[in-house]
Amino acid sequence: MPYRIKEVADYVGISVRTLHHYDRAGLLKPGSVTASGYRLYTDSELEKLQQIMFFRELGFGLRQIKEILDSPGFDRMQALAAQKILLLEKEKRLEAIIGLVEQTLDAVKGGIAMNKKDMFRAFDMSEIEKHQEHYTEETRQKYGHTEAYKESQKKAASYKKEDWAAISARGAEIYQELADLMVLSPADPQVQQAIGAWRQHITDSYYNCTPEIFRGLGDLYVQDERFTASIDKTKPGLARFMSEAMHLYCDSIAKKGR
Amino acid sequence: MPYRIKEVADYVGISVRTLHHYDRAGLLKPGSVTASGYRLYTDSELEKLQQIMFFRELGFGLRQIKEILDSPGFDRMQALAAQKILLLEKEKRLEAIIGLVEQTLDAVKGGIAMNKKDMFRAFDMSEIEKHQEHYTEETRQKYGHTEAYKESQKKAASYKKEDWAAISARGAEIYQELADLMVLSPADPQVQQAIGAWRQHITDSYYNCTPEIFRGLGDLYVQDERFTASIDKTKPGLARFMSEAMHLYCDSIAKKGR
DNA sequence: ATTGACTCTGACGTTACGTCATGGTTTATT
DNA sequence: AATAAACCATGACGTAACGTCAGAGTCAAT
Repeated sequence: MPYRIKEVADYVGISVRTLHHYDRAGLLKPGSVTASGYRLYTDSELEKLQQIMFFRELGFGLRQIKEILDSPGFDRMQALAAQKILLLEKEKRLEAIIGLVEQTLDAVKGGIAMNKKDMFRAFDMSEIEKHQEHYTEETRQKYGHTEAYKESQKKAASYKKEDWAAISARGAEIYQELADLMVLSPADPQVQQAIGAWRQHITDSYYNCTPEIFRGLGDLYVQDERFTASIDKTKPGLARFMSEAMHLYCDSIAKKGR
Repeated sequence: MPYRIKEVADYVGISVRTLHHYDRAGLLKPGSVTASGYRLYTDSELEKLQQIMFFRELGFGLRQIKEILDSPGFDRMQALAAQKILLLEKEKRLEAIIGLVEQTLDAVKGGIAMNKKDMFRAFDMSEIEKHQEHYTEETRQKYGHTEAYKESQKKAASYKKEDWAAISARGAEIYQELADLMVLSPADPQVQQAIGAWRQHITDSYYNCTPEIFRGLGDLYVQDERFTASIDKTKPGLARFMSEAMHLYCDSIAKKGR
């Protein structure tokens, strides 16, 4: 079941040296080591290695990748979603460059000079870098920000790997449900019920989410662009929609309480 | 009209240091230098810089790029065509990786494990590297190989830039014509006529292509994989088709001569 | 018992720049 | 005309992500 280093290297298409390097960098340590010092990798490490490959493909530095993967709230699904967006962004750039080559070919064929302004625009990376920065900053700042999040961090530390998958899957489920309900008013009973499920999910998975905290969280969704961007990935405008719905939800709880 | 180094850097989106680096590496020297040592670049250098950017985008090393650009028979049109092919190859790879991300996302969502064989296949670069190697090797070996080619090299040195464009355009034209005729037999009069045009083109543009040399060239097309690959870029199988047609062509000339 | 394929840990090399440091040059402004 | 602000030049060292030995131990099979 455990693979030796060359098996992994051949399998993945990288060098043994690279795995040594990742080990020393703390990016990917072998699952175990034999008495004689041989590194042994398991499927779990292969999975992590795949994540690393995705990030590397996107031009992330090993340092950054380590930081992201080591982040306590690292969510594989969310990472994959972000990676997909970034890869599509990269494809867009590539296509622009291909278009530029074709344009240049035509210009050379026709013996005419190209418009200097267009000659290099396609090489621009700022769009991709923006997305990269966004994602890194998001995972970096996601935790240790508010009181509630500190609490969540502690609770989160106790979860096993399998739990995380279930939790984030449930989260994505609710996001999607709410995204589908965006055609309705935030006050609509269906929406309010989904919001209730959202609060329950937070309480179950992270921390006791009181109405006060929940209201503050709603504010955060529109005030902190990191949250806005993250939530709007499911569907643009979802963050604002949820924020309003959460406020109405808290209002109605307050009313009932009196 | 001439640009100073920072103007170029800002325009292209690279650093001044990079231009310094390219200068020292002999990859891109400024068109002129002021008395005080300031580098001055003109549109011609911008054009070359664009070529460099294309190659760099494709993962070519600076050494390799220099070798290609300095090659006596460097043909911008051909280079652009090759670059386009390589970029499309790169896009194919990217799309495979995007597909992999989606597949992985589904697997994580469904809570199932992925097929290990598929987990890394998309990262494979060998296809791209093959193309890269091919192109470099092609430009490297294209000249100075056979007697005829040595002759061609001399003749070619006298051409002006504009001539080159016309020559390779005419070459591409004949290739395309022959590719379209591949449904016919190599012995078909139409094919034989196109082959005659091809020999004429070589004689006009490069060297006096005797039937003997022409026959040898036909052999080269299938024996030397660099030629095969180069020709088959227009259409797979074209090299073999041309080789056969060229032999028949030379046979019929020999018969006539008697 | 030995061969061949693998593994380990250094340690230096490489590519394509980044990042100062130091000092001269141009251009704009006063 | 002086002076600041922006620009340029040449070293020279730093860095990221490995590549490439070297020297020595390990393992599986013959």
